[in-house]
Amino acid sequence: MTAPVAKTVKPPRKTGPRAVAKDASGARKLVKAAQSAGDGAPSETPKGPRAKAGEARKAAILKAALAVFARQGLDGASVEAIAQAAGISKANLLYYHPSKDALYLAVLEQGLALWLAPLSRFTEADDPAEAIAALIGAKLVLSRDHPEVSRLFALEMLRGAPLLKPVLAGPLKAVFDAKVAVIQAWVAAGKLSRVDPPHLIFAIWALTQHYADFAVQVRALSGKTLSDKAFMDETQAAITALVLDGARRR
Amino acid sequence: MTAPVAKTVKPPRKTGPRAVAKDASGARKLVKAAQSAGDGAPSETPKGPRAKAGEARKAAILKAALAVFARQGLDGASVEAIAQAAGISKANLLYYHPSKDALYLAVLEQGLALWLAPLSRFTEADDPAEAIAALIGAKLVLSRDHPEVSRLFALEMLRGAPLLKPVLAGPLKAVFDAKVAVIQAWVAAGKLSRVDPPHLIFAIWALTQHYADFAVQVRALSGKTLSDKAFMDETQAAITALVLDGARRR
DNA sequence: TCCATGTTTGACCAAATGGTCCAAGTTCGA
DNA sequence: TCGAACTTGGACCATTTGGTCAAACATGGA
Repeated sequence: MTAPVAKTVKPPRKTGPRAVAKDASGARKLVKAAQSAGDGAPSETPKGPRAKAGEARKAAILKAALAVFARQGLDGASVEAIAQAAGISKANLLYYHPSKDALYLAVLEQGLALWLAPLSRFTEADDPAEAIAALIGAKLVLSRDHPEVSRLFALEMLRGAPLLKPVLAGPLKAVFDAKVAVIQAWVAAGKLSRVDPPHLIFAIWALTQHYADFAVQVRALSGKTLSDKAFMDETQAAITALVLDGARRR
Repeated sequence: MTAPVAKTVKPPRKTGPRAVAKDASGARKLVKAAQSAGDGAPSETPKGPRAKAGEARKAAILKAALAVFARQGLDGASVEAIAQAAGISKANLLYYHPSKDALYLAVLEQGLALWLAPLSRFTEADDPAEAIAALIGAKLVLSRDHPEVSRLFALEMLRGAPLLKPVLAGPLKAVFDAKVAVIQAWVAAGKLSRVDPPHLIFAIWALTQHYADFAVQVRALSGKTLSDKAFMDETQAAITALVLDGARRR
């Protein structure tokens, strides 16, 4: 078990700014974060230099934490290791993020918008082939530029998504259903072959995320990484071609 | 760190049968296992009832370990938890498998053959469409019947494949290259469209494994699981159709 | 039947780890 | 300039956990 249960009622002595409640169901936080994922305005409160610096440090910690969590997993990562990666002491890290779990939640929350965004970008009015190609492109860019985010979510899925399940069942399902409808409409309008919409979406996710999540394997077998411009282009072309036209000779 | 380094030289007092050496590079073991993956004969030594029972118990432990490791990861799983899942005491588990790492290695080793098998099943002589469909089918069956194996390997990839890298670079790459050549030949012979062979293989892996690794998400969004016969068939059809013919209308 | 060999477990140990505390700096703003 | 509030980290604590050990318990074969 990660979080030891306090025998005695611990006095809420927390001093840190914005001590995140390690509420049993941080899941709720994630759902809210997902819902407001599109909103551009992050926060309106005017900040003094103190608060701003604090915010920056908090972000730096989050960045370090993402890197470590994405590689080692929640259990494999030690707070000490994350602190070290962030260049501060463990105690100091715990000053900004009240607990390892809270930190993990914050990291997840931070990646959520990025992770959910690409799907919400096409509508019935778009040209199917273009829209699909664009979705593939967007997800692939994400796999190249933020592979840790992809890995973190993959890790979370493999765990059974204890924290994410509500997000999946709520906000994500909403977008998903909407896009399924869009694809369905395309098919009905004869603009697309008789594909199965849900599976098409799964396919695009699987194909693109694979290059982040299984990067080691891709690298071991092909010798390349998405960071190689040529390989990136080649991959995007290959996936797009496959999804749009398949492998069978016409 | 998972394995505390013994300060004093610990006398090799191990009594358990077949104490697996927790050699720094258990990776070598995996490579050997992978190479002999095809061999049917498991072992020829005639066994007394004692040894046979031991073997059975060892296998039971492996099964329990697979289940736990695949969900919790190497670090998240406690030996105690695995022992409990296997219905024995921790000390007893450690009698059969000398250390957590050795157990993990054994689990990985056990899953390896299953994991590597499907790819090695097609040759240039086969009909491309049929061979590809068969590969998809085989991998999907694996995702349905042994999702834990898929998850375990996914977990390993996400960690950066510390143990598997040699397998990837060795035996797997060998098969991979061979199959790339086969696909290349098909393309050259005009039996297949101008696909990129490596990416086609990656695609098939990604598409099929997705349903095991991201099962929670698939379930949350579609409400179905591969265990549902109808969904299984539908999925297989969808993936096969996509890979062979794509989504674009002809 | 008897015991050598294999099996099982509770007790125990040391290291690692999440988290707390407090004393010693910093720094902003009045 | 001065102090109240914010930061920082070393020391410390309790729990978890991988692993050991010795003593009790089976059991198959002579």
